[in-house]
Amino acid sequence: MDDVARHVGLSRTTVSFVINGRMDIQISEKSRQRIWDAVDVLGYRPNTGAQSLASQRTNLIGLITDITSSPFGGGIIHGAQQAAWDLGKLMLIVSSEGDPVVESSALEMLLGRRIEGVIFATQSHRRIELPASASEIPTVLVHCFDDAHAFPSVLPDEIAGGYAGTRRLIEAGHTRIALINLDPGLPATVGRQAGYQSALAEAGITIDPRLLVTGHATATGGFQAAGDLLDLDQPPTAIFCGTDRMAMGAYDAIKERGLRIPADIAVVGYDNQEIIAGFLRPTLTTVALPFDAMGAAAVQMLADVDSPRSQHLIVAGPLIERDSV
Amino acid sequence: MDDVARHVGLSRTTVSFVINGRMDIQISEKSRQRIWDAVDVLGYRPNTGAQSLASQRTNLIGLITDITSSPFGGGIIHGAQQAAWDLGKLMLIVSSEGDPVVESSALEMLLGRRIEGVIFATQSHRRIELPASASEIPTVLVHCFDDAHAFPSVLPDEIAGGYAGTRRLIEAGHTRIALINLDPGLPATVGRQAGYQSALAEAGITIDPRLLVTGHATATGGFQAAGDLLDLDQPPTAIFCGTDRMAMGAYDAIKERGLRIPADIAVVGYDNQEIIAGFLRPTLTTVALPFDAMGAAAVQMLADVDSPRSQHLIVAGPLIERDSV
DNA sequence: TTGTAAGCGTTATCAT
DNA sequence: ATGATAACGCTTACAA
Repeated sequence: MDDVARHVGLSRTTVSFVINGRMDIQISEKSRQRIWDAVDVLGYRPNTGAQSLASQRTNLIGLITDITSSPFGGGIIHGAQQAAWDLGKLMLIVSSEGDPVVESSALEMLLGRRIEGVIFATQSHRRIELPASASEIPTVLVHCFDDAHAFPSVLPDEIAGGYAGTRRLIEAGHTRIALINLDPGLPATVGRQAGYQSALAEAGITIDPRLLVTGHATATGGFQAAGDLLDLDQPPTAIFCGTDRMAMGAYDAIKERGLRIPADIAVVGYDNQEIIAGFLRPTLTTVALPFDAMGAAAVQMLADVDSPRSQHLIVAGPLIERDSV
Repeated sequence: MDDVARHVGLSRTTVSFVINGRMDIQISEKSRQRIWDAVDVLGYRPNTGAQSLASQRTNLIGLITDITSSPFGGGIIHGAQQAAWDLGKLMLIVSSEGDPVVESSALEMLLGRRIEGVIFATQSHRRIELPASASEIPTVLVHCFDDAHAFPSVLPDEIAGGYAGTRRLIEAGHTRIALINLDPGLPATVGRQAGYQSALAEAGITIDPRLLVTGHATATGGFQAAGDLLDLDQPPTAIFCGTDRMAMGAYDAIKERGLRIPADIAVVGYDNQEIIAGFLRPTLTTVALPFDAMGAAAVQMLADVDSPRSQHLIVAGPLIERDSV
């Protein structure tokens, strides 16, 4: 910066003002131009680290997550990344593998870098143990929550998701709609079932408890659960699966019985794992988890720490319509 | 740091030496201990940015990639992340969406942060246009290459992959082995075919050109290509698919004809997309792309800039054995 | 409209 | 074995 100042015969201060675009300070158009030219000629590139040191603003946001390894919800990284970029901030991403020890030392390292806020994001909707240092800076949880619900969080609207999937099937004329839910007790399980029930209730359809089953979130789980449902004396005409993987298994059970999708039986999945949903035959109608939006929302919340709009944000995922209904 | 020094009644210099664990400087065990205690008591945390400014080492590595949005190869981020962490370095990740303009400004921003090296990584094995500034710092390409092959790169061993998949089928006793390859001209297509042919040649199996077809890298593409193959008067007894998605389609074509996997026909995929390969029924034997290893290797190459072991690294992916052979 | 000078929190070179 | 002191590259009162 000294070189630039010397090159144009002005002070470092003036150069700094011009480079930072401080329009509140009056500087002749001519000086501005000459400075930018010099910057160009000399190939000067401001040292962001030095700027941070002097200005006490690092424009750095930390993201500690267990999702880098998984095909699930890379969207969170993506959404957060984008939002941060738009705000002129950079994300420091550390993959914790879900290990609290790593999470703690990761945060320690990030605090050393003077991040201005941190996001903890998880692959599955679950409880998380936060390192003590988290209380030192603005923290937002994505797809997870702490014991005390003390930290701001961004969560998917499981109820709305359960409702949307069920509603779609009702609209298609189905009345015997089964739900193959995830393992009991999970927030996702509870929420989606509530949505399912409210959609049925709203449509005046009485709930047949035999149509409400649970299974493991795998293709095999879906295969078995769907098989059982189809072998009922009064089988369902539509199946809402807790995950796309389960739907994948359900497809097999259905095809094995010579039934056709969606003519004989409709299927809706959950997760919108494009790789499954988009390539199953027929393609799968499914409820998306709003990963991108959640990541972006988290960054926004950090940016708005001074004027927080809400402490706990619930984001609904859209129903992605394909060919299985 | 001044506070710590004052607290123990020593100079800032001494504190700095102790904190950086400089054993080349003689400092009494007693002083060391007192300093660490003071650090603890005062909750002192060194400012990494200030350290970087003074030491001229940022320990920052940039990663510019188009894969954050995709379920593909999040492994690159993961592997690179891990390797960097082990070296005490942090990754600055920017998602470029594959847009050269974004890539260029991303690099510009990262250079402002004084990264010590940059990695460009892509989702698919392809050519890439590098920003001019890339020549200013150590650069490594992962899963991609520049026109002039001027930059160090880490690439998957497509030939070994083609060989491994084919070899597995030969070992299972197959002699009529079809290859549904990707679109012609891609590096992956060329390499895998070479591997396929060399495995067959090695086993003394003459190559039947009718068994060598190409298709789009989708389930539909695989479905059609597999269908055509199965309708040949002398159909193959094994199919090696260019992607797991294609294998997914091939499964459908096979099942549609009442054939059983692997009893009647064996299938091998490529990519090891766990979400497909692990959950197809039967689970899919497939060649993995070594994303994790490639990401880690790239970081290693940057760390070894002074004593580069090799300019272009080829990493083989393992054959993941499941139940389709 | 521009310049002076005091930080920002470290490291590193010399002395002592 | 420890301490002054000058960088590192920038921002920002305050003066002029």
